[in-house]
Amino acid sequence: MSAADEVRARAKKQMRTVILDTARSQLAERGATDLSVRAVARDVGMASSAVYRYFENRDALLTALIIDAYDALGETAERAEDQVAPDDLLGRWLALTHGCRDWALTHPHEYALVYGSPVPGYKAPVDIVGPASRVFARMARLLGDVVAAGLEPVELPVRPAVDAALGPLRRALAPGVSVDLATRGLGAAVLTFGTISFELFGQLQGVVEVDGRGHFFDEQMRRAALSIGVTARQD
Amino acid sequence: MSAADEVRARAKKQMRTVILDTARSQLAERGATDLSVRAVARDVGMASSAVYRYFENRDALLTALIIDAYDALGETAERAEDQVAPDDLLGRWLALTHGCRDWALTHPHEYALVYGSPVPGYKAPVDIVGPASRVFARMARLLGDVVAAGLEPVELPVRPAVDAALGPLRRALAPGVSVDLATRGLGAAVLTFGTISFELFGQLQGVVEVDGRGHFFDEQMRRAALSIGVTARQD
DNA sequence: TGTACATCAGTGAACGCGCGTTCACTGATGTAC
DNA sequence: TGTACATCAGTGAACGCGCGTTCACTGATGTAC
Repeated sequence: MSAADEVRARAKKQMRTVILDTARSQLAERGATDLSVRAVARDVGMASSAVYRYFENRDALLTALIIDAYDALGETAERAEDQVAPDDLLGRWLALTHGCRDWALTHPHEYALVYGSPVPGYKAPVDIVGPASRVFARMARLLGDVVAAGLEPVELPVRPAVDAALGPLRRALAPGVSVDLATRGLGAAVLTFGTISFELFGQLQGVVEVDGRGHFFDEQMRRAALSIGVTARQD
Repeated sequence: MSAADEVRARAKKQMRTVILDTARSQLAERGATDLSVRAVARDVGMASSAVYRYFENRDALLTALIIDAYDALGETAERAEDQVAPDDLLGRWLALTHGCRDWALTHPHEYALVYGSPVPGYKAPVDIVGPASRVFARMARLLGDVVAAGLEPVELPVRPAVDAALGPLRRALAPGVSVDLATRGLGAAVLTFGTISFELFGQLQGVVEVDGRGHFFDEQMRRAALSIGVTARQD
């Protein structure tokens, strides 16, 4: 690869970034279904046909945005958790989940892109599995830490059919995490994103006061923590 | 109003129904964003301009579909709960929530229309509040029955900020329902629709085995029941 | 150092499409005298 | 009973729009001899 090729490669990468940034800001303003190659090209200041040098088609652009969104959400949440002392399990759980909510509130359309109804006519490729699971991986680690600290809640019995259904999940968890704790953990994850989606998609209208929704989320997350054995630091 | 006027009025109502049914089946096939007045008119077998005799514009059509969806979901769930003996609180809760899930699985696009990301460019009018709350009203009634039966779980403390935030919710609940129980109840509702959305929107892929998702939902609902004091019948 | 050639980012016109909505109209039916 | 008129559901052409994607091209830059 010649020096010139390297310059070209770098320029290509930068141009891709510019296009993606523009697309992202259009997404933020108009939502996923209104995202169009032509509009993005207009905003970038190039012919719409030129975009096809960088993305094969509209779907490829959407896929890149989805991966970006998962990554941005994951990174925000991870960074928030990393600010907390490792042995403060409750603090970590709250930081992680509030990190998700904060990002969702500041990036509602991007959140809807990944946790809302699937974009019609768009079929997600497999590349998104990695970025998609970043937050879940952190929750899984927390469950492992609960077990390591001997904090598991009293086990509820789980029927064999549920046990079997949770096979894939358990393979992603630390060996010591019981089916019961796995069930509790997934419930906590559902509650986390369910609460965020309820807030963002309008289901809390007339139910929870607008300026108290942060407190409401916090309360639900504290209760979820309780149910998975995540407790405040014992000094 | 003359006899002829009545005939006309009835015909108008029937035509509205035909258009809505056609729109609903297009929604089921293509999703909300792809719903177009022209396509509906084509399927009905009339000029696209004729649709405007029955609906002011595309948004009015969408609004009617949303109200229909809420109503259909509500009615299915209500009917399921009504099959169960009134004093069997757990049976009622499971029937109600499974009713929601069953309807969602058979009407995924309609479910997405009401519980997914908001349709871009569409602003929901106030008319939908009534139908939207049918399932929540049933859950609220169940909470009241829990209190009436003296089954409330041990109360967790709730901070004043959360108490204040839940004002609107509490005004819709029976007077005896505590803030704590209201918090638990709303958590259970979030878990219900959160689990359904996770399943429908692809978040359970690689986490819960496809044919075990009914059991997984059931397990989560039984645990939610436990947390709101809903118990099996005591014979 | 100079020249012919290859590479490739970006252009702009074009294709064919479907959309929401308007509008002047037709033709059937019912009403009033 | 017969005729002029009103009502109104439905038609079809038209407006103006934006879209995704293709394609032959231009013109700058870098490469090989």
